[in-house]
Amino acid sequence: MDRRQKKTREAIFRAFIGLLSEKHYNRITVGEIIERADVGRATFYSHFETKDFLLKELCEELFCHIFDASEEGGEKHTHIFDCDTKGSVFLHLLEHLQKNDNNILELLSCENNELFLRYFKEDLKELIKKQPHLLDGKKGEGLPEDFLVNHISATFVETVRWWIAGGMKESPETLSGYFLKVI
Amino acid sequence: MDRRQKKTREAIFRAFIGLLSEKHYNRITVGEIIERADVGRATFYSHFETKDFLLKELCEELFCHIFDASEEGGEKHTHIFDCDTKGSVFLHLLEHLQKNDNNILELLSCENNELFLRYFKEDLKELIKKQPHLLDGKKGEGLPEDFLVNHISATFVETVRWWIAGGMKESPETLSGYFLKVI
DNA sequence: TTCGATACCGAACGATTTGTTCGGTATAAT
DNA sequence: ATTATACCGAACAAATCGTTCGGTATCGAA
Repeated sequence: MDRRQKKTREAIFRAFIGLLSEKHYNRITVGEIIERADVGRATFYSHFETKDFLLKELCEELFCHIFDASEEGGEKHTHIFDCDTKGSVFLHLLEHLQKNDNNILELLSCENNELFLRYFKEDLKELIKKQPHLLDGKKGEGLPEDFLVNHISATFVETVRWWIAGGMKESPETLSGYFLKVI
Repeated sequence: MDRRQKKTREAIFRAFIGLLSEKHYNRITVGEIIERADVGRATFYSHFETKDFLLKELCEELFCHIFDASEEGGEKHTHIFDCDTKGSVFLHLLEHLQKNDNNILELLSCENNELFLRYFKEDLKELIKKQPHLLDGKKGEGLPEDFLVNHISATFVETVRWWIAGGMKESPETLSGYFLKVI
């Protein structure tokens, strides 16, 4: 990708993230974004069709990074999908969150967290679907599989939301424990 | 309240609900609302400071009605808080939803359901807090109470969301069963 | 280094939407 | 019947949106 495009794109993302942590999404204007990003109006619209698409692409970039973070630099730890213990996948995610990769915490804890948690949940669902053994404990109780997938991912998201709202006082291990207990 | 005020207020609510079921909240303009409600612009703003406040008041009215529905007409069934069996409170709520009081289903299943489910969850939390025995099963496991309250209300909301998204094929009894199993 | 391609700037534009104002009319409560 | 007030409707400035266009700067490839 052209170096100029990359710079512009990142400047817009940075500006947008900053604004999102300050005010509500609905009240953020394109004018504010381009001013803070120091980018021409036409340039913005050549990158993103609309503010909603900007948000969408930002989410994709952020969560794709979180969920794939383990893939790169293979020696640090095994890939997230290789974790075989039931809870370790989630513990892994929590640790990533705590490290605050890409300042994602700022977004998950700000006024606009609903926006991101929605995307987060969708990615989580995919993750859980790929790990059918996670549902083992609950199967055989007559619960539909998609109900369970939805329930587990929603519960994890809510656990994270609760964690962040409370100032993240608990360790990832403790929180993972809470999560597994209610699952 | 002045008869005129009441009419206007309800006309605005009706128009707003109709629009909410057709398009996304962010894309609804005050102009559309007052046109459909057949109400003057100044009139709208004398009733609601802003579109966001309109939404807020609508939610309060809807859920207040749902949560209090059992209170009126005492002979039909006992008050919701008097239900002593653990699940019956939720079964009760589900039945109310299925009866589609106030066309609330239209709103919970439309594109804007996030908006309403958020409010719904807040009211649910209050309900659950007032029924400490609901948490009995999970207590003593070292889980913080507010974590549990959040978890249970979130799970119920997600159960309802899943139900509606799937076309509400299950009976309230079945769904209540699902809910209780994962709790 | 050169050169064509393209990303950016920046100003301007019409079109929408917002929230407010104001004088006049209709309807309510007493 | 009278007073209060809710409503109308038109108009308003301000903000925002998404697009256009000619000129400039930067890029990548030859």
